[in-house]
Amino acid sequence: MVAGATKQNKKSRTQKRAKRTRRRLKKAALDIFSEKPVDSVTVEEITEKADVGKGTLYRHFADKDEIIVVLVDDAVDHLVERIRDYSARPDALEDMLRHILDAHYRFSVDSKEEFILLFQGKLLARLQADTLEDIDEPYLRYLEEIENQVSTYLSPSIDPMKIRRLACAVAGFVFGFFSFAMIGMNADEIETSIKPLRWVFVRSLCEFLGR
Amino acid sequence: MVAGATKQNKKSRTQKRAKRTRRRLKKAALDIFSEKPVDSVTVEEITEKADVGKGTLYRHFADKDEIIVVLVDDAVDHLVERIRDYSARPDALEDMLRHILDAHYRFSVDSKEEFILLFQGKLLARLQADTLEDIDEPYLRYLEEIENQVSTYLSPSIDPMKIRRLACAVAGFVFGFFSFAMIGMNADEIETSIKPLRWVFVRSLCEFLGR
DNA sequence: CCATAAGCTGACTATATAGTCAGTTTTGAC
DNA sequence: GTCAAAACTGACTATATAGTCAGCTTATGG
Repeated sequence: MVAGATKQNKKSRTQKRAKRTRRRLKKAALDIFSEKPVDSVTVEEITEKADVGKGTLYRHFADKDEIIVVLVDDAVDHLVERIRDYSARPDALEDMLRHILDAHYRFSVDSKEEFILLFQGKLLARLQADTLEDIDEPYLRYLEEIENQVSTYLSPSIDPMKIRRLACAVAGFVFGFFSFAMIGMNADEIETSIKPLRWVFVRSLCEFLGR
Repeated sequence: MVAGATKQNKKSRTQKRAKRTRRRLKKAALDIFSEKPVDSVTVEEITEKADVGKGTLYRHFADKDEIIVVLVDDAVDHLVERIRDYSARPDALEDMLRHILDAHYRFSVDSKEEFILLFQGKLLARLQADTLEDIDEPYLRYLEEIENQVSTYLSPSIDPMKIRRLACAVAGFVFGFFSFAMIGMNADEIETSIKPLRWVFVRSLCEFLGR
């Protein structure tokens, strides 16, 4: 028992080492991907920033594309966690929509790199679906999360397409607004802009749903 | 006079030849840029599709980056033309906003390649501003066009930042919604989705402006 | 302590590709 | 028709970089 436990612990130390290396690679890749287009990033840039050998990257990932997919998947997980992160379930649909938009905003501030990568990844999902397997899936999962959160307030007989439209509108509004705001405003202006727009957007979404 | 006119005409034929070549290069580049990320496109892919020699591309453009900037500039020109394209100026702000959103939608359908390139270019404006000179400028021009069209309905004393927010919201909504819709809906679903959402979005924008 | 396994490394090779430029073709002037 | 100018060409070179793998370092088991 003791020997077995020791064996497990010791094996775990080797596994921990590998996991640490993998995390360093992912962190380095994410940092660089949020600063330049993913296609112009070289494997060497990633391994140099992670301070590991080039062969190490290929030990953990098939290639650069796999890192991208893995990081997009992680980022969607984190965003979905934010969307789900409410201690008490909001009573009204308006409150839930406001919470969802707030979650996005906080995510864009706290996890700026992932936010930008999600934006890049979604473009790649359109342009490179043939070479980036499964890049769509995290985004569909994300849209479904918004749908699931919203559905609980609606009649079970509501048209699923209408909910899909709403999810695309929410996601599109957040990512779309930020992408233009980044060009035409500074950070303070973006922050003070999002709240008034969010409020009227939430109201119009509720109206769209016929409430 | 006749000799001069003939000289001008003959010179014009050489210029026309060069212009045709330049147009072929731009068309080929646009087609490819709407199918794959611009950074993964090679000069050779462009010149092969244009059916011209590699040296010819360098005779017309400094490099691939210049083609991108030129095409983004052109696309913004075309979109701005669409926004301005009303025989009679809409009477109410709501009508103008609906017209602007409609112009975007028609642009996305009729000039799908330019629409996608604008989307890519805006991401590059964030990530590659250091290597892509002047990539911001067309997007600022585009935001200003929306602002100018809308300003005519508003009090001259209105906060310019409020109009900037509105422009970012309009631009962001259109590009953002489409980018997600492309993943989560088919073309028919997108088309039937845009109109109800447009209506509520217009209403929310008017509310945002305090009308 | 030793043998084996696992994680890691970076020099190296093969391939990709940007950009050049000597040469060809087309156009313009006389 | 000839010569010069302009537009164009694609083989070539220099550089970039993905991916490999023989070898090193660290970890594990007996």
